[in-house]
Formats: sequence, structure tokens, C-alpha cells
Amino acid sequence: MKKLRIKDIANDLNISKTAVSFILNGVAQEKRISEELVERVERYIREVGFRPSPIARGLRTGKSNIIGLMVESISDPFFATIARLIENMAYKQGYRIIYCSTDNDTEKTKELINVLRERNVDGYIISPPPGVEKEINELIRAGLPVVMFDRYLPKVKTDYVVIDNEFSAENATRYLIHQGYRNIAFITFSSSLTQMKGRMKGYRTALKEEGLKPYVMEIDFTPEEKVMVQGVREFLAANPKLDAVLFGAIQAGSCGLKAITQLKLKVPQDLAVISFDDHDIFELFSTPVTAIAQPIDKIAHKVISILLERLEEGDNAAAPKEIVLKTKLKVRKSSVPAK
Amino acid sequence: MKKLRIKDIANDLNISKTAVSFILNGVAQEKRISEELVERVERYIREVGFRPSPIARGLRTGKSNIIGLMVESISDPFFATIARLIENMAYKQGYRIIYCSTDNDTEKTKELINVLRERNVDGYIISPPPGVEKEINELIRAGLPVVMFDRYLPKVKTDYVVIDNEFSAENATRYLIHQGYRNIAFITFSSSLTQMKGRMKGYRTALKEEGLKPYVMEIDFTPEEKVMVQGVREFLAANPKLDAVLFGAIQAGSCGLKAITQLKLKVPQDLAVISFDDHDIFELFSTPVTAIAQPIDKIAHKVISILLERLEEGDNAAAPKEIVLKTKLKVRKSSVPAK
DNA sequence: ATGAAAGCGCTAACAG
DNA sequence: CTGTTAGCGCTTTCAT
Repeated sequence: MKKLRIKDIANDLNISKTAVSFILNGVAQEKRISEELVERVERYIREVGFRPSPIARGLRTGKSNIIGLMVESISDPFFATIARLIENMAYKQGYRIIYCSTDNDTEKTKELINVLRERNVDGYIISPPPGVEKEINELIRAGLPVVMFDRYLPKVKTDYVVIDNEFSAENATRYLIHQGYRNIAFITFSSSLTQMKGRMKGYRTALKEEGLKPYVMEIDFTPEEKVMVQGVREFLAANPKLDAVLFGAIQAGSCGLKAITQLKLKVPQDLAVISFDDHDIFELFSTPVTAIAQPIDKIAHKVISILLERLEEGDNAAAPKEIVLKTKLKVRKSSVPAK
Repeated sequence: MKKLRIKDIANDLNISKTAVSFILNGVAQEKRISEELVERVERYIREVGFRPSPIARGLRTGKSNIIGLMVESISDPFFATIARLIENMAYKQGYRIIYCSTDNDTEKTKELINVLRERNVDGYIISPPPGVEKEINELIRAGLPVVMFDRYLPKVKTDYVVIDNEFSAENATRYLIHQGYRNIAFITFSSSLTQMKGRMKGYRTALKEEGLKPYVMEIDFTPEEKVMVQGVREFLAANPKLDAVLFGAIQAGSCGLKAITQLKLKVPQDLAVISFDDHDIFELFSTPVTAIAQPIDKIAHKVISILLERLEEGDNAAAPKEIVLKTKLKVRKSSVPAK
């Protein structure tokens, strides 16, 4: 049972390769191939289960039917969930996904873009690290659609899907203030990315309005989680006046909860807690944790549908879509009113 | 700045395509190309940053430098973590990953294997659903290396990396018994796969030794988590005699903890808990949950190194490696002695 | 040591 | 409406 080629089909049916190719590519009508022949070829193809080689096709057309997905780390539950949803929708349209974890590393990301590019990836979904503006702009100039999400690069004019970070953080902080908390920390990963800047800004705005003092801790990311947990623990221990904390991302929240557990702090009596992103751990923590939930389904849906649209229409001329989605503050017990 | 081809390099340097190709493929020595020319070509290539097209190469050689990774769901934290580790090691050896979520669906998996195959994926890492023996055997017959993990197919003779499920479950169950628990349930996803069978068997063995009665619940998987949580809740409510439960997988455990929380059961006073797989949620749950931790790093490492070895050596003749790794029972407060 | 040439499987321009 | 043909960029055999 050797692998069939278009040529074999043509031979078997005593017609030309071209005809088969046209039919395969759905241009039979405009090439004025008879209904009857189309039918005959299609039936035969179905019978023998022929599928044209995507590689040969790719070499010829420069298309691959592959979408490149670049996120900070595929093991992060936020990105993993998004990846899963995107995979599903892309698959239905005949696209496969090659994914890469950038580690938020500029050089690595540049190299990854190269790698994907030489595989003729048709479109890119990127949660970009800083510093890759040039490379992404080159993709766009080459007519390849790029959709950013989670964060964006202000200097790059292309579609993106993000959440309203500033408002979300401001809202959560203000909520803590209204609950009676006064010494509210913001703990997050150090980052120059838009989403973290927005969260920080929202936090500061809410505090300033009330004339409260900010306490900010930036965690240096390391793969050794223990080190980060210890960092948070030391920060909390060094600032006993704190009565509440807002975590700027799920990993920060997860490190923070571990630190809090180690310090045997009672939530919310000793320390109220809110974290960005929602996850099982927040629901199941000893005191369920109030979370700023991102609309993950909606993000994934928007991202992939924008990309598929660009891919189908080839309309890279259309104005970039800049989608900002709302988050939802899921109030749980970790942020009940201070006594 | 047009994209270079081998031909261009050859022209620029006034030599033949062949020479360049040989040098590119590291066979210069055995083709007896002069040191000096090799040096000259390599320098030029470095200077202009030339990289040969993997697609053209793929069409010609039938190799893709891509590894297919098929797991139940990439959003599952266990698989996402493994995927991440595998990605890293594969990348260093010049391999990219295309991933697919099988949903544990036999037909979908067959189709996915087809898709990967026609892309000339060089090797497969599969956490297989039942019923794909034939397809995998065909891959093997075609000389393509396949490494299974998490579970395996007894009828397929190929490498696999799993944990000692039976012993792990037996050990954990016995541990509960020794702590004084007598009515121990096993809650898991319904599955005919080796790993679940092993876990079930271990559980039953430990109970039988002590003449205890088994309480088994098989959760039907649905994407609607709420439905599954409710199922567990009803089961627990219907069996008030239970004093302990062993969850057969992390999702079961996570559903279970939610059910337990909803029922306001105290752990371990009302119900002791142990779960397969370890995760933040178990560490951070109101009563930290004893977990059977899989050696994730080691699994990923074994899987990818076995595959890379097969890929490098082309030694698909070598006997299949059947690796069984040990788990670690991480004892936490959810399983302290019954009063 | 090097070069010419065939061919991987497909698409699409062009000529009938 | 159909057939011929020229590549896409690379590897590799065979002849030089």
C-alpha cells in the first residue's frame, strides 16, 4: 500500500494531474471542469483515502497550514488553557499548532521567530517579551498576520487581545480599601510589559486617591520556586504593618499563598488577599481567595478568530483590532471586611 | 534582502551547490572536501546568516525535525509540565514540537496520527487512548520511533515510561489502613487504560488483605467540571460511612476537594484524603493533602532521551525500553491517624 | 575533490 | 475544459 501521489490518481483515472490538482484546490468551477469529472475524482479520492502531501504543497506555495503559538511558558496554567482552546478551533479549520515557550527571553524569542518563519508558519500568536518589536514588524511587513495577547507592544501596529489591567487592579485595590484595609501591598513579577505596568498603575491610582502608602514588591523570576516563596516571605515578614496584599499574577499569588502558609498568617484576619487570575488553588485555599478572573475562553476565542479571519481573507490591510476585555472580580472570603 | 538559497551561496563563492550541501550536512570530510574550502563556506554562511529551508529538505529527505506530542489534554497541568520539559530538551537537539490533545478519543487520535504522519514527523511521544494499537504499530513498522508515557498499550511493543501505579495505590491505601481508616473509597475517571487499572488493582489488593470492603466510584469525564463535582458530591453523600478516599488522578482529586468543600466535610476528621499526582492545590488546600507524587522531571527526561536516542541512532531494532518509575508518597495532614 | 542532473509531490502559468 | 511544463530548495547518485 504505497503512498499515492496526484500523478497516480491522474493515471488511474486517465486524466491530467492539473485537473486533479484543480479539483483538490476547489477551483474546479472557475477552471470550468465538468461537474461530472469533479464528482468522479472526488469519489475516487474518498475511496482510496488520498490526501495531498502538505510538505510538497508547502514547498510550492509557501503556506504550511501551521500556526505558531509563542507563550511565556506552556506549563503555565493560563497559557496552557488558552493553548488548548486555540488548538481546538484551529484544528477545525485545518490548522496545526507549533508551540514554543519563550521564557520571556528576548533573544530566545527572536530565534524562535526565525525557526517558525523558515517553516513557513502562516500566522503567529504571540505573548511577546519586550524587545522583539523589530522582528514582529518584519513578520507583518512580510504579510504574515500576528495576533498578540496577554500583553502587547505599543510600537507594533497589529491585532491584540488583552484585559483591562489598569481598571482591574484599581478596582480590586479600591475594593480592599472599601473593606477597610489600609496597608495594601502589590506583589508581582518584575516586568516592563504592558500588562504589569497597567496593573501597577491601577494599584497606585487607587491608593493615591485615598492618600495611602504603596508597598510594592517585585519578585525576580527564577525556576526555583522555593527561592521566590522565600522572597515573598521575607517581604511580608519585613512589613508587619501590611493588612492586605494584591498579587499581580497567578504565579505570584501561588508563591504568596505558600509564603503566607509558612508564616502561619491567618487570611484575612492577618492579611487579606486578592490575586490576579483565577484557578483551583484560589477556590480551594484554606480561605478561598478573591480573584480577578480573566475571561480565558473569550480571550482564546477572540485571538484565534481574529487570526483565522486574517488568514482566510488575506486582508492584512484592515486596521488592527485592539481588543480589551473585562475581568471579573470573584469575591471570596479572603477579602471580607477588616474588623 | 531576499532569502538566500544554496544555489546563491554556491554562485557567490564560485563553487558548486553540491559542495555547499555536503558541507552543510557535515559530510565534507568523507566526501574529501578541502579543509580550506569548508572553512571558507562556513564563514560565509555565518556571515550572511544562511539557513537551509527545512521544508525543501523535508520534501527531499522525508525528515522534518519535528516530534509529535500527543497527550490527553495540553491544559492538564501534568501534561503541560511534561510538554514544557520535553520541549526544552528537544529544542536543544534541533527538534520542534507539534502537539495535539487527543481528548482520549480513539477516532480523533487516529486522525491526528495521520495528520502528523503526512507531515513526516520524525518521532512520536504519545499518551495513548485505548484502541489505537493498529495505527501505532503501523508507525513502528514504518520505522518511526514511538515512545508512550503515563500509560501504555500492552499489545504494542515499543518504549514506554510509566510509574508503578499498582504499587503506588496499594502503598497509599495500606497507609490509610495503618492510620486507622476502614472505609476507604477509590474515586477515579472511568478508564480502561493501564494506569487506571493498575491503580485500581493496587487499591483492591490492599483492601483485600485486610478484609475491607471496596467503595469505587468512576467519574464520567465531561468538560463541565461542575457536573463531575456534583457526581462526587452525591457519591460521598450517599456513602456516609466512608472515612477516607483515594483519588485516582489529579482532576479527580481536584473535583473531589471541591465536593468536599461544598459538603463542608472536615479533612481528615470526617474524611481522610490522598490523591494521585501532586500539585499546588494539594499543598495549599485548607488541610494540605497527602499526594502520590509522580517524578515529572524524570518522566519527561526519560521519554525525550529515549526518543532522541532512537532518532539519532536509527536503531529501532533495539529492544523496547520499558521504564517503570517510582512515585513518592508526600504525607501531609489530610491523612493523619484517625482518632 | 567537484559538477550535472534527477527527483521529492505539488501548483499554476500557458498553450492547446 | 485538459495537458505540458517549469519550478519551489534541497539531497544525492553518478560521472568527471
